[in-house]
Amino acid sequence: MGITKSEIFTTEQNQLAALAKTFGHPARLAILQHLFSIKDCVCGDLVEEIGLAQATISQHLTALKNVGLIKGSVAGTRVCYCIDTEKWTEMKHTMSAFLNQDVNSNDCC
Amino acid sequence: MGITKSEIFTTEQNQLAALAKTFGHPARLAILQHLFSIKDCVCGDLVEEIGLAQATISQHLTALKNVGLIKGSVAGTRVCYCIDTEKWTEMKHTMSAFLNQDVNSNDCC
DNA sequence: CATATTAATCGTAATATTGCAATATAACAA
DNA sequence: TTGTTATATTGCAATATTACGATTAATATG
Repeated sequence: MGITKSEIFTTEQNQLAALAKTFGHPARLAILQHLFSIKDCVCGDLVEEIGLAQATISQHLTALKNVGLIKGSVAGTRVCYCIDTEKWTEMKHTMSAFLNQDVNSNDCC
Repeated sequence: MGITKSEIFTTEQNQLAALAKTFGHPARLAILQHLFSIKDCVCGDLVEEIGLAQATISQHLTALKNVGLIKGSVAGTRVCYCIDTEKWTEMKHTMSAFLNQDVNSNDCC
């Protein structure tokens, strides 16, 4: 079918899945890494940096914006993007909680 | 097109994306959480537990196996699954390295 | 004003994912 | 052997994702 049965899962599961899904594409990882590596925010040169078409980069940026990891501000004809550090920290806690749930390691197989 | 241009990204980016993608579905998160919550390994009752068809659960289990997060062992007619704790720890380090890269927080927009 | 620049959106094609019914496979039980 | 149970695989339909060219909208600049 191609459609996830979200209604049978918890809100937490659906939200975490949506977050992880956003990380599930190398272009979006590359964008985030670039935003971290430079000291300033990025205004426009992501297309040359990553190597995908402008429309494609724009789509990936929208995906990142939708989960709140980045924010953009208009600066003339350009738009500047940077990590939303508050959301990033929040997200890091959510992810860590999931990754560190292995209190009872049950390596039995 | 629907096909990711993996060749323009690094191996690290592609691998991390593949890992994140696996977490990008609530059913797979639910399976992992269930494997953590019980002390023993799961033999079969995942279908009732999650609420998807047997064929669908089997597919999700295969996806989790493919990235190495879980392992299964045959026990008669049944197959028992559990977290591969070694791989899980390894994965946790990879994810953490990515999540904690915010040394220079550049919240400038 | 006209034109250039930048980024978002639209439309579309190719491929991937999700989900399930049906079937296959494998191990056990009688 | 026959039947039962548990899981994997196959085939398919519906939907999602990725990517890009073309267009649009907004702001600069001449």
